[in-house]
Amino acid sequence: MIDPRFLRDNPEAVERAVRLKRESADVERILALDQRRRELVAGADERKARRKTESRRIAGIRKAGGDAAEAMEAVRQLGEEIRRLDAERAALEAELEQELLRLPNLPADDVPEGEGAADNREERRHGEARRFDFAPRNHQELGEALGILDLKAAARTSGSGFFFLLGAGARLERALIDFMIDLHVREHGYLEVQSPFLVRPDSCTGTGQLPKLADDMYRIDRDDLYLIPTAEVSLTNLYRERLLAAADLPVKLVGQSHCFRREAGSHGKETTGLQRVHQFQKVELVQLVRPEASAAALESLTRDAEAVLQRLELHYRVVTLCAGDLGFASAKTYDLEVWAPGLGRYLEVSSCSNFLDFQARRAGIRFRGEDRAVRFVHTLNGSGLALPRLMIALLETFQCADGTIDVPRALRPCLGGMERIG
RNA sequence: GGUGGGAUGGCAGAGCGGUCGAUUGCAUCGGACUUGAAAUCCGAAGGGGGUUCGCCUCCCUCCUGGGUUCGAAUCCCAGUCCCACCGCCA
Repeated sequence: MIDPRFLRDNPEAVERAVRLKRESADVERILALDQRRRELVAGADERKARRKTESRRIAGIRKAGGDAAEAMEAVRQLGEEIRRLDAERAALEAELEQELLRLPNLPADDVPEGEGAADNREERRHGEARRFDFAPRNHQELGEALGILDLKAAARTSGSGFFFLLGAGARLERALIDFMIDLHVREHGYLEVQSPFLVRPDSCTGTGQLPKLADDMYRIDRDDLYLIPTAEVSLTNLYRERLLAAADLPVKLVGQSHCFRREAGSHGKETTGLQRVHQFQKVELVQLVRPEASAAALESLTRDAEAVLQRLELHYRVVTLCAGDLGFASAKTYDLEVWAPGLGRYLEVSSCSNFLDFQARRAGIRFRGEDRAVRFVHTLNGSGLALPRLMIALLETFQCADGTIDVPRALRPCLGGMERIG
């Protein structure tokens, strides 16, 4: 959420952000609502002050045995006025809140302007795309031939966009999760967390999925819960409505979860195999930091995610998302895109974002500094990494001419020493 | 699903119609003492809003929302959540 006071002082900056992010919001109207709200508050406050002093005076009169009937009647009427003003204010505030929740975060200054993926800025590349002396197959062909992936059975069981992993396929995914969590815990200093997959609507509002992305999430209507689209939701909300001590920061969490996405409106495109599915596992990194530390934290969190790809000897690139491609809640995002030679394209395996105080304000995550002042923390998160697309890159990159798969060295210990699949 | 108990400042925990925004303890911060620290002593300090150059003042806030009352942390109603026990169950 945008600080209402910032909005009041910098409406043009917010309007620009809305435009750059291709959102729609009526800033004028929000300002008018806010103005009216403050008028109502002032009116009610003045009457409440009078009621208080009058009530005390009445207490004095009665204690002295006097007749306070007239004053009591006056205060009663004051009470009616207050009730009316407060009711109007409450309705207005609810409306204002809804509007504020629909305002996107402002893109950071160093985020390029632009419409979509084509305008993203490539920051760096790591490694090189592997060259083949045979025609590389895609992961679906490889996986089905090896009997470790079954999409048809999943379609019968659950519908399109689901998959079965079998044997070494399932084992590989489990090993990768272990590998990644261990790396982040032992070498990057994260605390391992296992978090809920079902969350309340408020938690989704906290991280910014609601209200805008309601259609992209699965909802359990009967219990008013949402299936998380990412562990970001539950991990970040671990500290919702809490006041932390300065010494508690930074908080660095790593958690594995299943992620559930309806993928409404993304039918048809780039859906071969495991590229875009309704349910998948992901290892997620979340950090809560002091405001002044968030820019550096985004860099280090991104490096933490990159370390996974480097150890697995995969070719990837890092891009900075342009404003038009940036998520609703994010101020700045780096995408990690891994090379999938069978598909012949880069796949987004991680999105590392700095939300500044946008999520913290919505979720009520604050800290008390050494100066005793209370401020909102800054939140960040990034995939570290998403499993299906990581598996795609591994299978396609390390395939052999005979359709078997070499296991990268770093992963072998997690697979009981297995060197080859197939 | 059933029954009972509870929700108060960072935490613990009093208060149960009238200077209560709230006693107290722990934690925190400042000071004294000390070579330094601990201990001890003294002092400060909840959060939000409005207004203001800023402060003071002001308003709200004792789970949430209604109600009773001149006046509610305190009384009434509804809801939410938490805990315990029972039942069911991975």
